[in-house]
Amino acid sequence: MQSDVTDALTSAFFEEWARVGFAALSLERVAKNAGAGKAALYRRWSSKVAMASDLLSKVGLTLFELPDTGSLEADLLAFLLSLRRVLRHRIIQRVTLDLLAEIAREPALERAIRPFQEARRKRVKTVIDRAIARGELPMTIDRETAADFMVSALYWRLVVTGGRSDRRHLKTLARMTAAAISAASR
Amino acid sequence: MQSDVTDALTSAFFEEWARVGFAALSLERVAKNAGAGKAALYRRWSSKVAMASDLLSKVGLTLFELPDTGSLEADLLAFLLSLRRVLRHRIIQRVTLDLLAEIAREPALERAIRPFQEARRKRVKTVIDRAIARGELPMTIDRETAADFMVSALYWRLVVTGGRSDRRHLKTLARMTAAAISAASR
DNA sequence: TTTCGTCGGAACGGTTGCGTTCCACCGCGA
DNA sequence: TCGCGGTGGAACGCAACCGTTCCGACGAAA
Repeated sequence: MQSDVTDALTSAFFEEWARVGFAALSLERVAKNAGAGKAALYRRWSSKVAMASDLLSKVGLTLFELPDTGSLEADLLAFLLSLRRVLRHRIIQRVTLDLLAEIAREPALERAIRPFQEARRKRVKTVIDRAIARGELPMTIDRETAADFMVSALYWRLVVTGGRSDRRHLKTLARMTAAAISAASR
Repeated sequence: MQSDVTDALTSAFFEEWARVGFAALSLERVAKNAGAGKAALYRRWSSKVAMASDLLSKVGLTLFELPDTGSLEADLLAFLLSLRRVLRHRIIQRVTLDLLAEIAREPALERAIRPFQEARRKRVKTVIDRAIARGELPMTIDRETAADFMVSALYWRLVVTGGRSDRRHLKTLARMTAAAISAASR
């Protein structure tokens, strides 16, 4: 099969997803907007959910490694910069919002994004473990809740409220998150 | 018009919304599940968006006043308890997720929930202002980002990840959030 | 040059929900 | 007792999209 057709269908799919939402997404329009026929689409994927699952699991969000900066706060800033790079994209914002709502009804989608969740979890865990190894954090820390803080504030600002995040905001965020995590021990 | 029919249609609407999502929501099914005819529904509302807007703006989320407890952390705990009461409901979780995605496409919905956003913002602002008045926080604090922290972690845990939040978690959250906010000044 | 697979495009029957209209029924106030 | 308005329910024509099938065109490999 011709890969340029596959690519056109792929990007049309996400454009359309961001525009009208997953439930209202029509494969007929996707094919049309890609300048392709429906046959070409159905030859590759059997249904909307199958197409979404396949594409989601293939999207190569190349995450750079986060080098050890020597302090929790600087590590957090690097992590937040990396997270912001992803969450700033308009299409990713829309698709993420839609995806979260859809996952509750379509378990196949959750399976498809599991690799991403695990990659994120691993990066989060790395930052915390480094801080513990440095002695900045006690081993008794509530890692789960600390992990929540590392993501939630930026997600809230960029995706939920649709707000902005400049470098100063990110620095404040890193400082506040470090303070919060330091208070997570019992 | 008979109010019991209106009530039946209202609760069927939200049930259906939580079950299939806003885009896939069919007014035909809503009427059927309410044990009503389509005519009764269309006599009250002219469309799906109109119905959602009207119902959302009428839902009486009676928020209790938050008494001054004497400290930022205790105020935060009271706020989080109040927020958890709302975010724990299954239907509210689903509808909220769906609503956030839909707002990007349907401005009328944003207008409908604006009163809630403002009520929440006011409560958040009150807690911070009290802490400033007490001298717990400097006046130079980044209120916007502090407000983000008050909501985002619990929202992330309960709504996004579908996790739980017991009393101990809430106490940890209050402690961490207080620490974060205290670090929000520049 | 022939062959073979994919291409874009059009059409198929079937399903679903839209918004509207009509119907017989029922309960309440005059 | 009558009349009227709201009721549940069925049906209407219309539009969109589903998943499938068929077509002639095109291009690369043999």
